[in-house]
Amino acid sequence: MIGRQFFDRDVHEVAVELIGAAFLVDGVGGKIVEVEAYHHEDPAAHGYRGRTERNATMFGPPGHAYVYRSYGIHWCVNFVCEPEGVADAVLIRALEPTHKLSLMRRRRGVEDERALCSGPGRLCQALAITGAHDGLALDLSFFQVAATTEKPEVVRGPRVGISRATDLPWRYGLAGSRYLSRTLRPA
DNA sequence: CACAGGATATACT
DNA sequence: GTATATCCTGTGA
Repeated sequence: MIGRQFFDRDVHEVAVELIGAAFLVDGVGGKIVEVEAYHHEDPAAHGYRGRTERNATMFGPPGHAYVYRSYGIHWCVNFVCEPEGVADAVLIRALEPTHKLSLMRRRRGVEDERALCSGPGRLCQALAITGAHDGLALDLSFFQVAATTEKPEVVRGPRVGISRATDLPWRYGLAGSRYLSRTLRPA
């Protein structure tokens, strides 16, 4: 179990170390295989133009979950990082399912293991993450984030689904994983 | 395999 | 009104 101090660092450092870490909500989840870093000076980041009602959590203390609605349909979850007050966060994009697969299949309505958590909206549905979790601390017993002992090989490339700052290679993935939301080509 | 289109909350023009 | 840190389904190459 990693504590709050894990997130008291630069978003890119945290992003790399999250690859291979376990992420469970109420005992359901898996191994993190894909994330994206969002920095406050980055035009594609929600916090870039200042605080709003929706992104207020990003401006709060590190080690908390920022959950927002995407395209009016899906939920997406971020981990807020240091420094506090500037809105730096890591978007969790994909997991390799390891815990309670049957429950995730029921929630997602699909059988294919690779479709359970391969995408930010998908993994929130599989782990039952909603706006109710926005602002919650990641060291509560409800959320479980545990770092790996091994040192996984991390690939870095351009981010997905944005039109601004597309040249920044701030998407991080576990090399060779079958559970990425889409193939990750090194930038 | 590669698209196009729909669902629809929130923020910006 | 238009765009978006998405996903699913349908069509066609």
